[in-house]
Amino acid sequence: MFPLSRISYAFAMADDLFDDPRLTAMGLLIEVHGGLTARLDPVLSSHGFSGNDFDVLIRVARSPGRQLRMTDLATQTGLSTSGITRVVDRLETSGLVCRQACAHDRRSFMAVLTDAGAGRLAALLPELLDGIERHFTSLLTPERLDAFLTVLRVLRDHVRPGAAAGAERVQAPAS
Amino acid sequence: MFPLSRISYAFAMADDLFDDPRLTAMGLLIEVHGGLTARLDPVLSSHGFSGNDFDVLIRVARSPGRQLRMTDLATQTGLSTSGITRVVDRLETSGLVCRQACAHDRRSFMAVLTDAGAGRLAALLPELLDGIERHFTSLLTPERLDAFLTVLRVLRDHVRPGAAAGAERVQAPAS
DNA sequence: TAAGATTGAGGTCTCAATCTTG
DNA sequence: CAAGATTGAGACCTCAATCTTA
Repeated sequence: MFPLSRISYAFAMADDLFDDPRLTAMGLLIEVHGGLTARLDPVLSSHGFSGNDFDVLIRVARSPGRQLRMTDLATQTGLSTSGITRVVDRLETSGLVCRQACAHDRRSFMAVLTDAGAGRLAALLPELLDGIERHFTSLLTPERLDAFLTVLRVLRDHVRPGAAAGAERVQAPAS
Repeated sequence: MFPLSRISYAFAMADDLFDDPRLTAMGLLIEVHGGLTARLDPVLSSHGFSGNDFDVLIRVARSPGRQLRMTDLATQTGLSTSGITRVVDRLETSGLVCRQACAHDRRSFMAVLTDAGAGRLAALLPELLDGIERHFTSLLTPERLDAFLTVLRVLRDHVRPGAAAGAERVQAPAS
């Protein structure tokens, strides 16, 4: 009932709350993501790219015909459509992608990878893959890495069910 | 030797490069992080916080004396010292932390959690913990979760060796 | 009316420069 | 001179509004 003891009591309760294992788990995931991207960002920026630049380029590069709708790009990357407009603006100014009107829907535009874009990606990738290997995959046994990736897929399928936006449309044109 | 066949050949080579399993692994980690934070952000913002706001508050709350140096806050969160200055500016304006001159080093300032800050954190946490559980920890068996967290710790210790900046100073004052 | 894309306004972060203290 | 913190300038992203097309 004394003020100090009430404060101590409140602090003890809060400590339990602030140290909850779920919070620790989430914090670990965030720290690993942040630490890993911090290691890889210098590789990207030494080639003149930001993380979002690379994300957009690699997703376009892996899409059928090396092209992807602006909207699908937004869904896949998690950026807003406005953000995608500006990223593609910069990449187009740099000559790494170009916009191409969509034949079937005149509202849509495709971001198309140029030869220059493919070249810049190819020039960057060996160094980036080496970085991923040194700071991530090589630190685990093949079995542990496999189990880790399996869990990541479970989580991704839950939190991002539409991760493949723009791909299934090509696989199954339906109409 | 015909132009078209050279193009196809170059594309086939690039496909292998663009689909490298290391890239897929890193992409999975990024997608899970992005998807999970996208699920939790609405919880934070409904309480008036950004991800960085919460990160700063929870780190201060878990530190001895509920206070942490600006520089250590920057190291722990991965933000620049400039960024920390501005986050703490906003939190101080909102009355959730306050700056306190450091007794032993007049260059330093401590960010101290206020009672109001602790209260706002405590009010937010149940909902946040529930979100983490629903979108992350409850999706895995205890064994799988354990193995997953073990791997995350391995990766964190590699990419962020100084993750506990500001804590060991208190643990071992040395001088 | 809804969907796709873009634009303007506003917020947050980083980099470089600056000031103070060790 | 180095470390800690802050400030101004610039880059990037989001939200809301707008325009065009389905």
